Amino acid sequence: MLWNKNKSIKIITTTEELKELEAKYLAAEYIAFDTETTGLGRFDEFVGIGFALSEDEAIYIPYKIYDLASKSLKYPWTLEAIDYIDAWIEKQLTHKKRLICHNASFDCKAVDNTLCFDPIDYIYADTGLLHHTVIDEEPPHGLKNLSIKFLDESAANPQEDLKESVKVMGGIWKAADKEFYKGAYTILGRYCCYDVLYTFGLFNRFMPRVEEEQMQDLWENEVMALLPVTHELNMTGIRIDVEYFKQLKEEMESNIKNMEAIIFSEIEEHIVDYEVQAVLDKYKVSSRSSLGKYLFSRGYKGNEPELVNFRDDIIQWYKTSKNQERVMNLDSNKDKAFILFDILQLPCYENTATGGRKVTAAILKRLEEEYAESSEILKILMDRSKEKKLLTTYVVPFIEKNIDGRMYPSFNQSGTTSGRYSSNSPNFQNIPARDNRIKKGIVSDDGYVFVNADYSSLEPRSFASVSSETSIKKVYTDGLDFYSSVYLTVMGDSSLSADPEAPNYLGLVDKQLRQDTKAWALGLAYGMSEFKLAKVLNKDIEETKELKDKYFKAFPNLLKYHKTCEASIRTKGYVTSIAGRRRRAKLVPELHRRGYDPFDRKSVYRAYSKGAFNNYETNKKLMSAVGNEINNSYNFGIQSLAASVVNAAAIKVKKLIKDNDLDCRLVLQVHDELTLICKESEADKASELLREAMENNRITDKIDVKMIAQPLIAKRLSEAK
DNA sequence: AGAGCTCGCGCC
DNA sequence: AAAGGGCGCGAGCTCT
Repeated sequence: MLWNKNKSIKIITTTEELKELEAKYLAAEYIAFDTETTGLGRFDEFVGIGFALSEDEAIYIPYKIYDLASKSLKYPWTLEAIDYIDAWIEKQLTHKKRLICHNASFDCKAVDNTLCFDPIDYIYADTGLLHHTVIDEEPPHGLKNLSIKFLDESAANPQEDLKESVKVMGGIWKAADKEFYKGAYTILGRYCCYDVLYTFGLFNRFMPRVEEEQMQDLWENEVMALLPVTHELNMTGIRIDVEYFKQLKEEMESNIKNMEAIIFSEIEEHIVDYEVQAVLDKYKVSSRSSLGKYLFSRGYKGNEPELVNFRDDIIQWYKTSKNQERVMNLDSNKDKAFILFDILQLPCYENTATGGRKVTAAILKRLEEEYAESSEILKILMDRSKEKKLLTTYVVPFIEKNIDGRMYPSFNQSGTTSGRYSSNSPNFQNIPARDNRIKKGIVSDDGYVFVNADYSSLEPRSFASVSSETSIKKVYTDGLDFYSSVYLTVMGDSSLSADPEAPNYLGLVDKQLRQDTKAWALGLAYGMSEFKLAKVLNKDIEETKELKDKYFKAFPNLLKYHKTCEASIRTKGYVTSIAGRRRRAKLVPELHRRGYDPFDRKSVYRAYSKGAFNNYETNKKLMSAVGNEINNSYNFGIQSLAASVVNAAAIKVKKLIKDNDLDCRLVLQVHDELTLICKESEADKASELLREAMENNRITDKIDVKMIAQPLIAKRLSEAK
């Protein structure tokens, strides 16, 4: 409990106490704050708020208190007191750009929901983003984890106390659902005070690193500049056509039902024994269970092995049982494997890591091609899975979780190692692109339209820049096709052209060859092995080895880039993108420090066999982890650069919208795509600004390959691409 | 029941 | 012997 010494925490009970502290808090160069809320949702309010002046001194203002008798939240204040407190909080949170917060978007949202002002522009530093940027890009970035790691081994204790209190008050405390606000206000307040103290503590540890590591530009101009964008994405939400989705739900359920009927009619006669066994697994055969009672009435003596004689009785019971449902579960890979390999007698080519018989779309596809007599059922199995996944991931949650016809996906700025956003609840970044049914139901508000633009070939263009290969950059100055050009350059083939307009264009002359090139044009740059390549191209390993050699001979600067990445993780322990973002490696630098060569398999094996890395169960796992780090280092400079391009575009477009006083907000980001919603009459202007921001910004200025984006205007997301 | 895992698959 | 990268999520499954 060392860290806890000399900490001053105070639960405010009178406005006089606040009055006394006002000047002191206003005078502070930085203050940390944290809210305790009724939940994690878009419209949840805070029940209390904590402030810290330093990592030693904090206060908590209980704003509302959970009353056990009435099971509701109540103000412990007079109306005058509430006015005073509201004003006090607003003064502190909008005084200067000096606020420190852990996951600021969340707390600013709670403040806005409760007090109708949003302090996001006053955030000086977000300690979660600080950790992600200057300490370690790998999660967890949560306050509790970081506090334990960097400040106080007992940082989990205040939460343990709170947990007890919440339970005593009859509140829920589960992994994904914790009713913090039901805890006694003194305990909740103490917990909150510790959180703000920890936040300040992390700030004190992390902030100096920005300068020490010379990451000011990335920190100020990308990470913190992006925070208001993140917040706007999280606050705005997006309208959905609920009636459309209700109809789609009916349609999909009917589709699924029909597909299942066909599948079961094909296999019905073969699954009886399987289902009997499943019934026995699922329902107990005891003298008191209904299955047991039935079987005993049919003469069963209670000896397990003789159950086999009661096969028909079990079927009979099951057919008349109230619980009757299909035991064969088409969502289960185990059951799917049973259908494919036991009933249909198809060959099993591959196993899962845990020894199960692997069933994937690719395997189904291969079997479909090779076994015509089973092709119908295989196709239906695939289609059913897709339909079910879409139904349960989007359609049902859209219907059940929309708030007044809107969804509020959450965007996480520290969700990836590369600086991309991640999205969840639900994930708006993996809505099907080809099957347009989901996007069709995502609509703009009345009088507003979507303005949507994605980059043309963002990642290949980033790759072209990072590779320093003139032949690849040429693709984007001469309007060539990327894959055709890579193929022809690697093969040294000058008889064909990469120009889509030319009569001897590769994509025209040999479409398949161009298609195959997609498998390796970027893959090899990201460290793909000959082995994997042989597998995807269905070629022998010698042939793919030759291809790989040719590839790096044709692109010597790319090879140099790989060598630079390797040297960087070996000696510095990280790679850096053009935008200044870092990805740290752990194993490679450690091997190097201990005198092993991380790029020599034998040397890594020696390290393993000497017991230096016995936290890895096998040498294979160690090798795989080292290989992963190396490949990550190749990929990072490209993917992360692309991420920074989009981040810079989002920052710039938000500024342009403000400067031009448009009624327009950012609603979605999907890695190479930005979506605005704007007043219909201003859509042309917004398009112009979006294009400008995407094509010319802080990061594109640093790249010698032109970036292209073409905005589209539409009322439904499906029409905006 | 709940937590945490694997698997498979959607997007970039 | 065998490693392209970055995600989130639903469902099954296993352990508790």
